[in-house]
Amino acid sequence: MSIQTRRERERAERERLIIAAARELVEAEGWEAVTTRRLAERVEYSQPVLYSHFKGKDAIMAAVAVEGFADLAIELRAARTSATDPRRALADVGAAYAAFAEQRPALYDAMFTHAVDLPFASPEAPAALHAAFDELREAIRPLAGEDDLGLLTETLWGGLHGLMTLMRGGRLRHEGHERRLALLLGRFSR
Amino acid sequence: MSIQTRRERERAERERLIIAAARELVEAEGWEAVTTRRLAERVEYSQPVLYSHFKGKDAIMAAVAVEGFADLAIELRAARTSATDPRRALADVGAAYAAFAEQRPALYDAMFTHAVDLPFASPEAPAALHAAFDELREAIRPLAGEDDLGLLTETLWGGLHGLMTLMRGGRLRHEGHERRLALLLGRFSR
DNA sequence: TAGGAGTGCTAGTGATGCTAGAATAACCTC
DNA sequence: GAGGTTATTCTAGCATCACTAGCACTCCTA
Repeated sequence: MSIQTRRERERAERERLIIAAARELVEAEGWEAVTTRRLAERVEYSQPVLYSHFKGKDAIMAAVAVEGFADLAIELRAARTSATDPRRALADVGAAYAAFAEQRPALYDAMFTHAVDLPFASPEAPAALHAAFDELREAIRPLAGEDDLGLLTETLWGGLHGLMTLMRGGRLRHEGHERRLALLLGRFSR
Repeated sequence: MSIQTRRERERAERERLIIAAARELVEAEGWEAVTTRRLAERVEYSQPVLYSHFKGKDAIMAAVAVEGFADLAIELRAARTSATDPRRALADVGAAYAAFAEQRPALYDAMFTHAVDLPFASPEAPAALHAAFDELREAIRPLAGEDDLGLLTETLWGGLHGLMTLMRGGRLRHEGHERRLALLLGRFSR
């Protein structure tokens, strides 16, 4: 029994190591640099070990993405709770979201562009994912009026996500970013 | 001279053939199915021929994307000009944009997610690209008020793009799509 | 008709995600 | 403690990817 638990503990530790290495690698060099070979070398195990922990590369990306959601939730919460006025809170949360996407582009991609095998709009979605979404919802709640809160949150989320991905993909100039953000949030602030 | 022009004509025709084949393939099976081998087989030439026309796979995707922009511009224009009321026109254009993204998901991806080597927010961007953007701008113009028209158009575009990509990536349920769209466009209609 | 320029193909490179089967290490029983 | 079984990890390789070097052929020119 004790040996079994120790093995499980070691396995869990190694799994954390893999995820951490993947995250380091991707944040430093982007997803195209994360190959199973490089990742295996980084954790000092052979490639097949990765597959004993994860179904495939996508699953590793998904695990990294879940960590990203936890981080995002923390940053959004900090932005929301440090503001007093509801409009200011929404503006700060929006800015925090944008900053997250800008400062961790590869992580953001894993969360919102790649890694389709994560359950999203369902109760089975990871808690961190719900937590991040909840922060957006609480930020918009005081300003929702008679609109459906869930749908309104999703719409706001879509707006933020669209602006960030278009900018990141080179479709929008960085110039004007602040003003676009202000325009978007202004439209959700009454 | 005549031989030269005939050769150029044949080259241009073959280039069109490659783009058309790529588009067919991608719309039928998605981008992961578009390999240089399959594409070469489809146009009945060997792989290296592709590289005598395009710098690489990305360039082929870019060419397909440009076709997509032309199509999108046509559909947006049809939606905009067939409505009389400005608010209705905006709603119709938004719906047309969403329908395009939903019905041609792989093409939409090439236009807005992949193919980074296309110039976008610059005068060198392909005419079709400007045309599509112009349609959005003209749709929102009567409702812009005192906001900067260009930035407002970009913000609206971001909202539409975000909703569609989140839904396509499984981040948002299809259920509620219409109402989210209405919420977004409503926020841009005063 | 002979020579030459240009065009397309065969074959191959290095890298990818992933896996089968050998080899090694760890554990339990006597 | 030694021997045998079980579990784990590695070596080596597969199929496929985008892309390219160099030969062979075709077609035009003179």
